[in-house]
Amino acid sequence: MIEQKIVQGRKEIQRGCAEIIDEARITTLLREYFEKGTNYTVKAGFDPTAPDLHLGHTVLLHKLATFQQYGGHVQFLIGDFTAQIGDPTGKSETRKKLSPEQILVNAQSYKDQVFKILDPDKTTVVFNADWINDLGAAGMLELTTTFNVARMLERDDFDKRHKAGISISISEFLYPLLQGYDSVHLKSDIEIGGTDQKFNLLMGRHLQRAYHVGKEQAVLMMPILEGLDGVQKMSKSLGNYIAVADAPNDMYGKILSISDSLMWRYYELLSSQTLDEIDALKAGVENGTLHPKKVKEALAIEITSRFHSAGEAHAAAEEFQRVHAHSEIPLEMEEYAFESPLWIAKVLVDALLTSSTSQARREIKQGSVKINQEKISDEQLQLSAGEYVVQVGKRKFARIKVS
RNA sequence: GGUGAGAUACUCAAGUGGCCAACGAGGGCAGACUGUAAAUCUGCUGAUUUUUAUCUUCGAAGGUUCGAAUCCUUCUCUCACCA
Repeated sequence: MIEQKIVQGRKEIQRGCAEIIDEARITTLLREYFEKGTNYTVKAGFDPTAPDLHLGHTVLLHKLATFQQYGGHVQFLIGDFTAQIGDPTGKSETRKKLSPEQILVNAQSYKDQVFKILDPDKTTVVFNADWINDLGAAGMLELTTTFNVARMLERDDFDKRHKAGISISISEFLYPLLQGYDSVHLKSDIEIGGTDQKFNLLMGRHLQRAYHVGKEQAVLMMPILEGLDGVQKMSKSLGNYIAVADAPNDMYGKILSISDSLMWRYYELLSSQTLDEIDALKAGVENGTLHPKKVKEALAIEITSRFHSAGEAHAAAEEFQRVHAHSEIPLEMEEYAFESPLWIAKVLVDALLTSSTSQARREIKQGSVKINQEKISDEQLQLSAGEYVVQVGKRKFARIKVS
C-alpha cells in the first residue's frame, strides 16, 4: 500500500520535470512521510522585484503544491538580499536596493497570488536578508573560501562571458554562493527552480556539505514554459503571457487561442489533472472520440477557475461562445460618446480601436471594420446621431454614442 | 592606449546622389478557410480627411548640392583585432 503511494507520489513529482538530481533522496523523504508522517522542506526562491506573476511562474508553484500533497512544507523564499546583486543570468547586473516598505508591498502581492495555488498552512514565507545581513564580513569571507574561481567559471553564462571577454563583476560570484547559503540556513531537503538555475541549485548541495548541515538537498528543475506563440518563453516583455491577474475573459480567451500541441504542454505543467487523466484525454483526441476544442475548453475553465472562480470562468466561457462561435456582440464593452457629425476613422482612433487614422483607413479597406454587425467599406463614412456598436477585427469592440 | 569596422523602421537585414517611406526575411495586424487551433493562401504593416498627394523618418548636429539614407566635417555609441 505504502509502496503504491510512493510510486504514485514519485510519478506526480517527476511530472514535467526537466531534471532531478538525487531522486533517491526524494523517494526516502516520501517513504518517511508515508511510514511515519515525517514532513520535509521544499525551498524555492523568488525575486522581490517582479511580483506580478504569469503562468510561467506558476509552473514552479504547481510543483510546490504537489509536494504539499505528499508531506512537503514549502519554504517560499523572497530574495530581498540577493536581488541587490541580480542573478547573473539576467541582463541587468546590480540593481537598486528596494526599500523595506516596497519589499513588504511586493511580498504581500506575492502572497495574494501565490496562495491561489499553494496551501498557506504548509508554507512559510522567508526573506533572505534576515540571515544574510547577520552573516557579516567574516561570515561572507568564510563563505567565499568554500568555492574557487575555476569552478565558478564553469557556470555556463560565466564561462561564455569570460571567454567573450565580457566583464563579470566579483559581486556576481556571490549570487550563487548566497543562494546556496540560503539552503544551509534553511536546512532545505529539496530545492526547486527553473533549468536556468541549475548551477545555483547545485551550489546549495555543495554548501550544505561544506557547512556540515548533515544532508544535501535534492534538486528538481522545471522547464521554462512557452508563451502563447508556442516558441519563445513566456515573458512579459515578449507580450506572450497570461498573467495570474488577467481578467477572466482575457484569461479564458488567451488559453483557448493556444495551439493544440501547446495545449498538452500546458496540461502537463499547469493542470491539476493527473497524468492518467491527461493520457485518457490524449487518447480520446487521437481516436476521434474527443474534440480537441472541448479539451482546450476544459483546460481554460480549470485555469480560469483557479485564479478567479468557477462562476466567473463559466461566464467567460459563455461570453466567448457568444462572441466568437455565434458572432454576437459581447455583453459589456467600452462606451464612448461623441458629437456628430463624425468621421468613422476618427471614431476608431478615439475609441482606441486603432492606433491612427491611417491604420483605421487600412482596416476599413481590408473589410475588418463592422458597424452594428455590418461590414463597411466607405472610408469617408460620417456617423450621424445615434448609437452604434463598432467592431474592428474579431476582438475589438466599442459602443459609440453620437449626439 | 593603438588600429580597423559599423550604427537603417518592432527585430534581422538590403540600399552607397534622384525611380526611397526605403528590397527581402521574421514578427505583428487583417481577410479567406476553421475549432478565434495549427497548416495554407491573400492583403496590410511612418503619419495626415490634399491619400496616384503632402509631411516627418535611415545614430546626433552641421555642411556640399537643384536634390542626400547615400558625399564632407565634428560628435556620441557599439563591435573586432593588437598592446
